[in-house]
Amino acid sequence: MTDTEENNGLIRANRHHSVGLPSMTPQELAQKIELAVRSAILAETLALEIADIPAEIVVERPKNLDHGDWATNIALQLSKKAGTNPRAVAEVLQPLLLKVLGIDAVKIAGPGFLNISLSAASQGELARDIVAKGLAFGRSDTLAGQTINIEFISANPTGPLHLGHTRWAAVGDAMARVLEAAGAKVAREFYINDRGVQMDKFGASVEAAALGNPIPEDGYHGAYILTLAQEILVQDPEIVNLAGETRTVAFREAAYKLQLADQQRVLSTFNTNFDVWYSERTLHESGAVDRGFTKLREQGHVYQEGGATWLRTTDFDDDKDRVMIKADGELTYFASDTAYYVDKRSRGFDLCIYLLGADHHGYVNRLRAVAACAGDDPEKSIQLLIGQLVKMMKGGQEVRLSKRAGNIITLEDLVDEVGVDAARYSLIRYPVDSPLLLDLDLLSSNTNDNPVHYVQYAHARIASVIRNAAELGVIPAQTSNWDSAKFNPSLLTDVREGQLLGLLADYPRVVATAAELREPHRISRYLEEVATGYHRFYDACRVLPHGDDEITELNVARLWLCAAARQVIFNGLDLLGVSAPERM
RNA sequence: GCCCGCAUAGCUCAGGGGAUAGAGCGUCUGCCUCCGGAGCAGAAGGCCGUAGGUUCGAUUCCUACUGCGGGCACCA
Repeated sequence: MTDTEENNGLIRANRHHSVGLPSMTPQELAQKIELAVRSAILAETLALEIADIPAEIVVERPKNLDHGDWATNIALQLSKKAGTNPRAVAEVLQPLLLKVLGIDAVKIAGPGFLNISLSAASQGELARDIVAKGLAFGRSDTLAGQTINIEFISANPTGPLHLGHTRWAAVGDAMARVLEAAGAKVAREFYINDRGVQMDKFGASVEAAALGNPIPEDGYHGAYILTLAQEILVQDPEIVNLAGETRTVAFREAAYKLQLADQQRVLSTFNTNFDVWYSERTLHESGAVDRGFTKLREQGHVYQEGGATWLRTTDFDDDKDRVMIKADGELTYFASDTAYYVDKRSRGFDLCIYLLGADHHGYVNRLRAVAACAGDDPEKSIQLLIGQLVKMMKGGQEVRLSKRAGNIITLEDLVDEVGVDAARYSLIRYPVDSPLLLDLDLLSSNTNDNPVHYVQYAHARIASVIRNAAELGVIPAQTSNWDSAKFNPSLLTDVREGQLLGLLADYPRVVATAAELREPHRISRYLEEVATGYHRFYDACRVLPHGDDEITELNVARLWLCAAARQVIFNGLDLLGVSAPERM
């Protein structure tokens, strides 16, 4: 505390140095604030009803260091209903909050913010909690009871996965992990478009390549087609002796199997694993399409016109009705989409999330309409997220060509350039609704302009400190063997220590918010802040004893803080599917 | 034409109605006899696209406009 703060009228309670204070997370602080408001209302020092208290009391990390550990705008929210100005409300709450054990100081600032500083002991207790909870720290039950299907990538099995797929591979998988961390039950699903004319063109292309014929104009021309053809010939040399249509189908099916297996292999190396691979063919073969039609007919939104069967999606905000069965009797792709949605719901999912590329934004209204036509509330049962394009830059030029696939860039091209961790991290780091330009020169560099290295480096640096501590005999190597009784959190009084603890305390809220908003990029941005917070702490606060110096309680307390920071970085990177190396 | 998204520092981008709008890069200045310098501290750099509206308060929400990207099917 500085003299300036004293002069500004800061009121400060007695310091609490004793060990054993309750920890004070922002959630707990919010509860204390609510209690203070309640008691003020009961004491009639605030002219309000209990019902006027907001459902959620906002407790935030102030941007400015001078504003204490936590800030709340509760006085600004209540002042109107209380018929007074915000500062007056704050003045009522200030002394009540000061009585709370663990709150060290409460300052009224600006238009009526309450800036709260915690005692070192109470704030430092958090390190003990984090170490004890381990991997569970940050997990919550905010989405408990929800069963969510998240469908992403869903590429045709007619070629390698490209950059757009790759964005979803990283973001979709991270989103699934984040939703699980918030307590939801999640299935990751990949819809295989293994039906229709694209498959036939694919088969014909591979067949032509195998026979040494020119590939059809409207076929697939990537180098991988020839590779597939050669593999098939090795597997089954007799295939060329088949005749006509039979041979084309045989090539198509063999190529399909190989290409799908390749997609699965590539995704697995990319740390993205699906619970369900759902084939469009099985959708038709299992009768799911008929069941879907039946469901929609029951709801009364199906009609015949011009020899075709239509779904009246205009009943629910679509631009035009959509054909399900064409006049020639063929099913449309849209028919599969409707059946697939109905099928997902019948498999018990409360919510179906679709991650789609920007070129599919026209699907949003019609798929929401499908949900409505099936009798569901689209607001609850379906959510469509649109992701913008990804481009790569190298040497100041856009990368357009791929060795494997001609003029599309593949997932493997990106991984070859920068590795799995950097690829995943950089794809997840940005909100999906803005176009993304990846600079490969930056991502493959080992400098701090490469965010994934910055975060991983912080983790490795902490791991190193703890290794060294174990070697010096300060503390056991495994945190599970640490003696909690020897941790005195009240010693963590440095500004940097308080800052770092405050950041760590925010982690559960960051995860819950990322889950609620379906925005995993918040995790990475947060981790970068934690890394900065750690580096600042490390720079200012010596953790280990020098040379032959005696081991102090402060050394031990700082190691607890290190372990807590390491745990949070580890947990956060885990949600992104990015490794947390012990050494780099 | 209609629909969706975007517009914030020289560049790439964060910012869920709150305080003096942030980070990295780039430019400039400092910090290693000591735990990982892949780090830290500091400086410079902004009518938050334009104009209205809602609000005690708008970069944030709404409307219009301008500019950029994407999309319109009895294709898959």
